[in-house]
Amino acid sequence: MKRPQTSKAEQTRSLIVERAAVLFNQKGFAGTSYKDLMEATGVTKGCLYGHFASKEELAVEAFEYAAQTLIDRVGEAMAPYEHAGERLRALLNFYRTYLSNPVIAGGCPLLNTAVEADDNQPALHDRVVKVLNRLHKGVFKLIELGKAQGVFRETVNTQDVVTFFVATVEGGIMLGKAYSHDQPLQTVLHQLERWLQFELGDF
Amino acid sequence: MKRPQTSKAEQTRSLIVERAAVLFNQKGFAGTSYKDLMEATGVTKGCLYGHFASKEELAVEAFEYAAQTLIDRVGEAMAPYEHAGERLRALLNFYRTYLSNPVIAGGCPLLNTAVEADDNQPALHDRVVKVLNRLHKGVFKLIELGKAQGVFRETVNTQDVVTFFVATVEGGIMLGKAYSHDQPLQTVLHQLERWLQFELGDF
DNA sequence: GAAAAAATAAACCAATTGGTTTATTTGCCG
DNA sequence: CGGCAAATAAACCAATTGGTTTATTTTTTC
Repeated sequence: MKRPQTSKAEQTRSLIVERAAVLFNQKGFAGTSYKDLMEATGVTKGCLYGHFASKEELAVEAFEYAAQTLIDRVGEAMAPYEHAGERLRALLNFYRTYLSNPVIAGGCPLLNTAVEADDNQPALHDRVVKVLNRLHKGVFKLIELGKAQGVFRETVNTQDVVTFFVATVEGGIMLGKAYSHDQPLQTVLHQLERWLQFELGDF
Repeated sequence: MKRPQTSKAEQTRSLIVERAAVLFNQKGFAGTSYKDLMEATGVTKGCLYGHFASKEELAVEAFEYAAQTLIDRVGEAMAPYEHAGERLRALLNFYRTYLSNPVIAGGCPLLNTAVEADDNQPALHDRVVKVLNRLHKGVFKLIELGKAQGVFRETVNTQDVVTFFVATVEGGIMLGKAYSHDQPLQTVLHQLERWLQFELGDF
């Protein structure tokens, strides 16, 4: 009996993943229990186990959902522009509103999951590295595009620029969350923009 | 009956704190159980509770020990120098060996604790902010010293430089740990040094 | 409307959680 | 050496942990 691609089961599954993503992002993997998950999803334990074989499996899916959402949002922010300079500015602006308008409540899922998983959950850590690579490649393409368009200096090392960019943004988010205040992240992004102009030339 | 300031009890207490600091730094607060703590310290639960009223109380002391050790090490790295430029270079060099020679196994306690505590453990979060402030003030004084010595440009905003510095270093550590590789952190520190020279002038 | 699928409720599991208490032993230190 | 502080061992606690199973009910969907 063929079931439509968006059956009730898949809707429920999606709802679980979405709610779980928030929980794991806020409380971490070790800090989230099935009790929490049942409360947040409004679904029974049996249903949770019907869809996911373990907490880890659910956490992995939740992280991938969160990461994909983040990447989608970044893409949407840059989509209106073709000029690499404008795209880069759109990317910086995206992060300017990150704390007040987070993709997933609880801060950056990449940062949060990276920090908790690296010593403890190999499966999650593995996914973090993959997503980090995707993000890196995305920014890499942007810088290369700018070089091709003649808006960015061609002599800069793209790898280095991308690594510095990602590190700085994540560090800024961490400071902003720690201080429960927008300013550190704004400062970091402003200085990052100045550094980018220094490195890439005015864009 | 007067007991020496370094009695057996205090030695045990110190040992517990030191071992606990590593555990909490690697596994996080939620991920560390009394079982783990007993195994790592070689001490019984009764002894643990004899010294600390709760896991939270122990975690707070362990974090403060880790943070103090970090601050001490940074201080030691800079101590041989009086020239602000040299002190800044020593600070950068300190972080260049951070991943292979961590102050506490498991990465940066500031980063790790900040990320886990901000939504979950108010007591820990509170300490994180205080330590972040201490670190900030320390770097702040260094920049101001450089200005007074005439080695750093006087027009730069010290606050901004410090915020950017801390964010970038923490972001670099996060990337390095995530990739289980030294290179991202090296790249980040190298680019940070270039940015500092651009901002502060050659030092 | 009926079959199939999805979800629930609930009992069950052994292990572990953070935390407490007490009697006993160890060993430090004056 | 003797007294006291420190640490142990172990029993105990109720609650929760992640995980499983089964019978039952509710929903879909054809």
